Amino acid sequence: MEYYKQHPRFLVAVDCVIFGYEAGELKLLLYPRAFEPEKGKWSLMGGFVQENESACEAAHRVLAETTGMNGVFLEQVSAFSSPEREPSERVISIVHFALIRIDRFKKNRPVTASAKWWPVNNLPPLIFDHDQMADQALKRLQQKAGTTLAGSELLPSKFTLLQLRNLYEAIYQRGFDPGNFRKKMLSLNVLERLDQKNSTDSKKGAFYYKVKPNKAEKELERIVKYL
Amino acid sequence: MEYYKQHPRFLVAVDCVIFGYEAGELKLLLYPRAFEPEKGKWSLMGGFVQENESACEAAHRVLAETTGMNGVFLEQVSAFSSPEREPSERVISIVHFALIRIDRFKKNRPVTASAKWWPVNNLPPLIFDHDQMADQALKRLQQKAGTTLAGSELLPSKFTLLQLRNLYEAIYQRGFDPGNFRKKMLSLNVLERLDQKNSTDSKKGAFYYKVKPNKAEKELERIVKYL
DNA sequence: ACAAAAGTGTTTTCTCTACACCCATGA
DNA sequence: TCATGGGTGTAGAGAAAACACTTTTGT
Repeated sequence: MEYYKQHPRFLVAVDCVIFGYEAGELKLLLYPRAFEPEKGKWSLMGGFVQENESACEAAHRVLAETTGMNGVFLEQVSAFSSPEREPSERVISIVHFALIRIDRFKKNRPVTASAKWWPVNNLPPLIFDHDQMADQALKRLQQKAGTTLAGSELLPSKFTLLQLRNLYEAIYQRGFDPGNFRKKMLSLNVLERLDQKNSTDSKKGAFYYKVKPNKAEKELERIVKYL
Repeated sequence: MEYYKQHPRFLVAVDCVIFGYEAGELKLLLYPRAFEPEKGKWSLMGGFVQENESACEAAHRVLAETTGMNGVFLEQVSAFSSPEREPSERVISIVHFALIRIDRFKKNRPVTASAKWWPVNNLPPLIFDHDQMADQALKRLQQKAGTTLAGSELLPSKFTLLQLRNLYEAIYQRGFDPGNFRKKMLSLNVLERLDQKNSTDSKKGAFYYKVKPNKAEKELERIVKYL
């Protein structure tokens, strides 16, 4: 196909917006840029797509390399392709967002020795267009959490309704009525109550719940009114 | 930056899922593939991203080249990047969807001499992964039309509520109650009634409406319950 | 005793839906 | 006159929101 030959070829990257939840806050994993340009600013985890892999596979590889985690929840957000988005050389980046459990995150990797979790509502200056990437990813997460229990990817396998509500409040940056939230969530019929109770977060103790098998990815009617 | 040098470079394409509305049906503009492989199947309008343009700009250029139209509504859907998605050579494609008014579409262009509008619910076999692209684009259009009057991009500048309802029925492939649809649309406060009436579609005659200035792109509460 | 979260119930408001009904008019 | 779409009104179902209230237990 001579046809193809005449067209330019580009470096294609993946950038990962990695969400985690800790201490009642929704956080983002960033690492500091150690060299110019933009030295001192912070950056999303990224890497270049290779010959034998799709963007999705590349994102999983980057996740594995930088967090030590496999099988992470991952979804494509959008491609960023402005010719000037990186000053040194043109790179087209396909942005993904990932949800991980911070408690499972392995800190002792060389790549992430200097990485840091930042609260989404208080991010440091980011390089290039990474701030737009983070914005778009958060909107996608809000959309996702509005129709699935995507949030449960961010919590331990057993969690209380208080923890789940706090997570949703962190994702949507707003409060939810405790009673109404509980009733809504339970009415969706995707949570299973365990016999175990949590006694650390309250005096009375709250039952633990887990997501029912095969319900984690299920599209629900609507959990949160978004927009 | 020596760092960049070692990574592979890829052909990057844009493919456009071009929606139009005609004779009460939502349609897609396709053109027949004249050579192997996949000769005889139909294809989305596409082209390669050039050095000096973003994917969005490339899509606008493809739109202009193939339909003769500028300033078309265009939105990115997703990047398709599987290494095997095109058999002859690896191409990463960034899919966009476009909304155009078929009445403004110029047929007499060499590129589109053989192009054809196909009803979305009765598409011919498409090349490669173009059927998945079309599927995803339709879902995005449904989402878009659920929170904005995106649909109005597909209609003439003045339209009746019957025409608008028929369009929404075509987009969502379902019926809407005439009375309820009217009330819902009018309650959104984005339509302006004109003094003019349409007398061709009904005996009584129906008022024309237009989208109020600055309201076309506005995010609305929710027009259609999607999902 | 008190605070703080767990958990349940009630009331009010709002939206969606179905459907009845009259109007205007061309065939 | 009859069929067809234009346009308005209303009753009922169901969901969301606001909020009262009771339970439990560590401090």
